[in-house]
Amino acid sequence: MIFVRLLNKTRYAILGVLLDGPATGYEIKALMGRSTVYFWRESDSTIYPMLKVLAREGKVLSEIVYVGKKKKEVFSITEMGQIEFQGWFDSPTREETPRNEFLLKLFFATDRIEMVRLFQERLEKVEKIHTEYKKIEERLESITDSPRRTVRLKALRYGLAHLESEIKWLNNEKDK
Amino acid sequence: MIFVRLLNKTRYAILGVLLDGPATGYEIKALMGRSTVYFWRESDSTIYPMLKVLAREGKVLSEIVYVGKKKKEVFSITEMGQIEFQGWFDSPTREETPRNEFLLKLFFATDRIEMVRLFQERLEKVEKIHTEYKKIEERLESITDSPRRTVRLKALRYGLAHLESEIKWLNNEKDK
DNA sequence: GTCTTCATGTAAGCCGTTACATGATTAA
DNA sequence: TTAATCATGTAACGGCTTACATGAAGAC
Repeated sequence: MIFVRLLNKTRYAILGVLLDGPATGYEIKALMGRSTVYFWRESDSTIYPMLKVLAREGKVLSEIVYVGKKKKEVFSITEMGQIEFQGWFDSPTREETPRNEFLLKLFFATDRIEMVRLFQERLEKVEKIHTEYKKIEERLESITDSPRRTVRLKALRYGLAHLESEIKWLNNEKDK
Repeated sequence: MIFVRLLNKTRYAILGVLLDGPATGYEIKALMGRSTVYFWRESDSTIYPMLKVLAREGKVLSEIVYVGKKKKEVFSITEMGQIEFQGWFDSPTREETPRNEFLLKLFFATDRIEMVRLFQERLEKVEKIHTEYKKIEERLESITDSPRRTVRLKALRYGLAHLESEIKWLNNEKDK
């Protein structure tokens, strides 16, 4: 019985971040925490072990750097790593298993009152995220030197368009 | 070290289905496969073991029924089961860990060509789902007797509004 | 001095998917 | 008679989260 699954995509998220330059595990974690976290969340403890695995596989290089007495392990992507990243990037995107608890509850709602309560709860959540996105947009707009600026802004606006359409729909329903 | 996690929501999906009446594991599976599957997918093998667990816990009652020589196990929800369901339904909805591979790729795109390819791929997928939804809508509209008809239609149209907004956005971007 | 941030992990254990298994009935 | 559908599961194993651990440097 052989399982060749490799569903774990943490590696691609890490390799993708390293495309922009060498970083420590901590820096990768921090970057994800303020950028990909809304559409791609990694748990705290996934980054470091995966970096070790990637190093063993030759997809990243590890270098120990001392800042004063403080030891850091800085990782950089290798050619092999770039090839693996590109292989993933170019392959068809597999959908995640859908698991939307809000819609599941909506499906089981029995009357308009329950529905409106669900809409209200959802609206509050979505508006919070929208506010966050707007802040990120401002930050991104003020940057002029990054080569990824345009594409990241586009990705962000894709998310914003979504959220705004949802907010409009929910507000409309709520007041009906 | 005590873990009180109970993140597994399969039980609520099952209890929710049983609210509409008794069913076998197979029927629950089939119903989910043609209704919740777009926003809540259960793997093949989750239903039966969970029904056994729920029976042990007294949340459902099991009854063996013979149809000719064929044996079936029909489950119905108990009062305890209804209380558990309601407890979940009324509690705040916890967001799933975001894992959107399409957005992750978009985040790592380097130029407009890559972006447009991703948009195109996404568009094809979303249009397929939209077609499916439209079929379900037709089916639902033709039913007049179900007490859940109105609420299920609303849930569906929430999804449709989403998809249509996304399709519009993607088409717009593609042609820019 | 103490709190926050930097920096890096391990272990336990639930979660979920895939592969594999079995057998009856019914439609073509 | 063969394929599809009904009907019900088990086993293996990778995936992922949460809790727990450690220690230095810098800010206040």
